[in-house]
Amino acid sequence: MQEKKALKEEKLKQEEKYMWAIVDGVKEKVGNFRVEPPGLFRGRGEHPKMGKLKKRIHPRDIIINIGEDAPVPECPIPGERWKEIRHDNTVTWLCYWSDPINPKLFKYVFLAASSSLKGQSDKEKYEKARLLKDYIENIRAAYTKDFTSKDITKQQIAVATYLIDKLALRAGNEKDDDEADTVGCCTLKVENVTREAPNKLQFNFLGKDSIKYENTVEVELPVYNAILKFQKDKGPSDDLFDKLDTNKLNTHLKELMPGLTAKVFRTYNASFTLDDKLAKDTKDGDVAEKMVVYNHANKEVAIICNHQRSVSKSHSAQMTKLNEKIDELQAVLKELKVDLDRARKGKPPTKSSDGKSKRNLAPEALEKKISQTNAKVEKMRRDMMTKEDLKTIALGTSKLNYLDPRITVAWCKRHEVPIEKIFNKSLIAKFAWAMDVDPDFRF
DNA sequence: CCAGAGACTTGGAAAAATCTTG
DNA sequence: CAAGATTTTTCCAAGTCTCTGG
Repeated sequence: MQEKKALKEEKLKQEEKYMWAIVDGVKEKVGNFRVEPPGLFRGRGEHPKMGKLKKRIHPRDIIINIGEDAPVPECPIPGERWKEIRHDNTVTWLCYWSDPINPKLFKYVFLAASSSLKGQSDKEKYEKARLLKDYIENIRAAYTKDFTSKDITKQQIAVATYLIDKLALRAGNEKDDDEADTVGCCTLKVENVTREAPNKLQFNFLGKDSIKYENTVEVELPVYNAILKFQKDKGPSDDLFDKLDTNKLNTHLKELMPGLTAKVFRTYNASFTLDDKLAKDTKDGDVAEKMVVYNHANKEVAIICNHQRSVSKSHSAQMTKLNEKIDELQAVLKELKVDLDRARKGKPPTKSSDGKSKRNLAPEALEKKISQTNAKVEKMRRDMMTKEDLKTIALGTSKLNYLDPRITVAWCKRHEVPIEKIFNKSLIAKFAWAMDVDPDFRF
């Protein structure tokens, strides 16, 4: 126990010198500063490079970015040296090296999420999403008009934008053959969308991280007809939007709003939904009740964004266990009721199942016990429902990446919910820039 | 335009830390 | 206080999007 703690402190001390960077005179936390150890590459889904050997990274692979007059960090491996030292103040990375699996890609060391640099860009991201509020009406009107455009490129842009707006789909960049075969909006294949007359579309594809997206939605008739047209005379594996790629789409979006790209819709959709749900569903009540409302809104966002997780290995065992516990409590309840009846008649309580005799309790005391046990059973039932309900839904991703923290902070202030109930320590650090928001803030 | 290089955000799984409970 | 459950952190893969040079 003691040794463990000492060991941990020793490790921390060793790493301390790698944990901070001075940026414009301010000491900022560094993100992950370790190179990845050699091993076998584990891609996700059907990755062509699965199991490939990932070779060791050496100092000679690493390019360092540091201030002109700052001392260059000492190379930790004797006899070796860094690949290159750069002084580029137009980028935020502290160093990078080539990805050993795909040399066209790079691995970077950046500042931590809690740094002011990341915080500032996070805030800008949400401000951009908020700006979309002012444009969304026109954007929707514009693409609705183009659902029937005779210019097929325009028509495809309109339908794609609609799907990104309505379903929070990702943009869908082109992928190489040496990557897992997944799609986003612009890369949807004919086979990923099935029409269900008269006006439903059934989506079925593998998205980012090869997570399955399955959703059937009712759409406007012109959209349905446009999809019909885009699918006509094509094979199942042909591109649905053959006149489109993310570049064309984003170029078009930028004409509608400065800085607008496809991913902004996801942020907008997520944050707008949270703000809206919280405003509509928050009632008077204690902190626990308000947290139920928050988590419910959070869940809705996670479903919109299709943030999934695999069911934990022990899930069904845990459910069984909880059920057994409830059964036990039910038995206890039954016995308490019998004893209550007897107590009211002045009789002594029954013997407990193991044969021991119980204390002689007043009816009032038994009543209290019964209501306590009832409450316990109710709580367990609720916990079980929530657990089952959330077994495949990941709430964390949206909290970390899509929900404007100012919505949460302001809501907490308005409803006297301590922020620590919603954000853990690292989220509070990451969202430091949002903590002093006005309680009246709305997304 | 267009492809490729580059830089940054987003993502789920697994490991580690912490909390709960019998 | 240990086992189990839950939460947090770490890990690193996989996206998005910009920029640049031809």
